[in-house]
Amino acid sequence: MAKDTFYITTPIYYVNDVPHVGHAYTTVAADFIARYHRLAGEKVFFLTGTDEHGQKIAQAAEERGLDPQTWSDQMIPRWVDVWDRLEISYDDFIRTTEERHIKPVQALVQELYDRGDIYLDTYEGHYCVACEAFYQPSELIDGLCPIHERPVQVVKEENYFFRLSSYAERLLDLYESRPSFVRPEVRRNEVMSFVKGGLQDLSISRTSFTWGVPIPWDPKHVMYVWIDALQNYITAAGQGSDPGRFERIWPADIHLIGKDILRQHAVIWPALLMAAGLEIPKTVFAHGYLTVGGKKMSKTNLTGISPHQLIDTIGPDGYRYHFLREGSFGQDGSFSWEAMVARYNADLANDLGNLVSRTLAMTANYFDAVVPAPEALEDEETNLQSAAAKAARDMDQRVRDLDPGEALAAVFELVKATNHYIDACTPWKLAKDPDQRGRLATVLHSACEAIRQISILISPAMPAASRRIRDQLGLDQVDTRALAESLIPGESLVGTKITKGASIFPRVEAEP
RNA sequence: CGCGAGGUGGAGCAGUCUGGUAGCUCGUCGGGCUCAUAACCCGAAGGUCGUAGGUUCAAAUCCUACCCUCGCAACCA
Repeated sequence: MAKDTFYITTPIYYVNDVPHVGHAYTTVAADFIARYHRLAGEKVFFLTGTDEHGQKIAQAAEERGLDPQTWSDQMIPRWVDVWDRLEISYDDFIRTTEERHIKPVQALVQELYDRGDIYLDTYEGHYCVACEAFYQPSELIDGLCPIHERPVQVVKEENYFFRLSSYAERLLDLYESRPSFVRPEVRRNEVMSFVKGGLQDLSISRTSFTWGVPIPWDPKHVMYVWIDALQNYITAAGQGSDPGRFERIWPADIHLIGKDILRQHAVIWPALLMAAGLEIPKTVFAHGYLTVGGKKMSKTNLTGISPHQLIDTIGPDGYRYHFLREGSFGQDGSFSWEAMVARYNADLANDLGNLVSRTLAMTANYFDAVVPAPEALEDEETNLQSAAAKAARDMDQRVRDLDPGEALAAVFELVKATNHYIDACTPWKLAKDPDQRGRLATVLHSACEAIRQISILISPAMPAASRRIRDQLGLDQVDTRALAESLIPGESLVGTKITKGASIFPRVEAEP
């Protein structure tokens, strides 16, 4: 059985805290790409989930007098609620505390141990009790903890190590021979120079706490969270439990991540897979950060705003649109409330929402709310149809190039072209002349047809708006038939009864 | 000399690899239209592309130095 499924993942999120805008940024982008591929008729497996092991989780739980599992269980709804509100269409949601994850992870690590890729050694580090963290000697200030300015303890701990260093050559070969393994290019360069700088073996176990996956042959050790967490991508795909399914899904087409976890995904992860004799994912794409006032989002500024607050103001589709459209996906982009509202009003309320509104209003007024049949097509109609075909082509290319912003820009070229078309054809004037009845029918039909095509193209980005527009046009919902097929006017609008409902995108005047 | 990213009209960005009219969105100004969500359409102004040198017939784009901003500095996702 060969691979036949487009497989895209988000990171699994650490449940020591609630989701913030940055998490939703990654997840919305992944959802957009997944939805587009489904629209194009491909089989898709879209995975997200949560990372529930590690010391931080244990601490977060302990502070509230809970055991880690109970704490994690309580956190899950906080995440799922946001994803539901944003209509994240994940096919599976994996939790690293699930049996289906833990068993294969232990089996794989055992296998690496048996092969000699994992060995026991002593780790010695400078530990600050106040920080509960280790420091490199170079980080210490006069031998003191840089934060607390207190003496650090030299702690010795027996750890299991993964022979990461022995994979350096093969990793470099991978980056060289498959330039698209790490994207965008700046990140690839970063990773390559990091690996060229030399790799140390990786400590993969802890004995200082117990909240983790036990090392099977030495259960007083638990796994370093990343060793456990990264494997979610294969355990959810059936590795170690459903070989047939695994073959159809793996390797992943895209691991979508934030640039903060690039090394784990571009260095540790492929090395682990090599050690396990499994295939390497096709692309690890690290997007940039959202910045506020030029600075990385943090607890002190934006993280205080939960996705819910933004969704309350501009709706799930407005939210999705904004983060997909604004900025360059591979690079950092700034977030501001003002820019978000301005973008929403300009693109969604004024351009698209109003386009639907004016077109349906005229159809209602001039043709009793029934889409008329077109008569002779003139240059304007031909041009509009070309614009639609071009929008679909450009969007396809740009989604596959992992550029959601430009993909949406392509769709909004069609929105703009349709507004332009209506202005050029002046249907409100045609309506006053009974001799122009046929021409008026052609114009309104063509405008409705363009909106129908737009409703398909925006559906990966704004599924709810797509549904509302199609409701108003009297059409069924977008199904998963091939995109090219949907764009051809196969689903005829002629004779459908339109319903001018509420505004698709009401203008937002509110201040934060 | 730790590593990396970035400094482009009022704001946010593209363009830099493969030198050759500096592009997009918002904002501003002017005009058009009145079907529509004070929306739509057309046009205009506005930038010595961080600074200083260099290479070149030609540099935002290549080279050198410097200034400024931000992120990361490896067992803590």
